[in-house]
Amino acid sequence: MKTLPRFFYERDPVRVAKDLLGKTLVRRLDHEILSGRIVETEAYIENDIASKTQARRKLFSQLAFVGSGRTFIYMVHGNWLLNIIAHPKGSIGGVLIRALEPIKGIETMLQNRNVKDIHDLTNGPGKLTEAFAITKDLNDTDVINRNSELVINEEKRENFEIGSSHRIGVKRDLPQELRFFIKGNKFVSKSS
DNA sequence: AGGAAGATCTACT
DNA sequence: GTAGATCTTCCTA
Repeated sequence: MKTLPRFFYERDPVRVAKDLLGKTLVRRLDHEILSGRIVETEAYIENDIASKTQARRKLFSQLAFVGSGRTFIYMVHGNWLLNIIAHPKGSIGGVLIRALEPIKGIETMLQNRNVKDIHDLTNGPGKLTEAFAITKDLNDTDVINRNSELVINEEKRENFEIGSSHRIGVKRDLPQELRFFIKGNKFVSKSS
């Protein structure tokens, strides 16, 4: 199992958001491995800075100073949101992981989430962080380093169609569609 | 002190 | 399916 190379993340966030679909997010716990297939992402790009509130703007501008291929985790409405920093050098941008398809450690995820339905485990940005026990502690984790507690593995090319839409919940979204998901996948977050 | 935030849960028409 | 309460952090006053 191989992690993606650094240069994979040093590209246009939109490209990275699309290319992350089908890859595997792996969480290493003390006695267990949790993993899931990425089925939904959103790109956040340099132009977002202009449309963000003061608070968001400040938070987001950090992306410029953090290296690509690292996590950027922040709290919204009581939920931790997992982003992967991704942008060409000198630019700003990141990819929000919005939904996963559970692969390994499902029992533990069910416990973490306190639900019974597998489809309710990781089909939302706040849900998957809870299932994977991801908190601020994992902020600035290098997902390229295979020793990290959180990594993203490359998978062999699959055949699936990529759907797109406007981003969810964004007050003043940009004109272009920046949300991407695997068409027909049951673990994509509900609203579309 | 107060409000707002790229969400989720619950309890209903 | 939809509305309303509630989640925790960080910002502005």
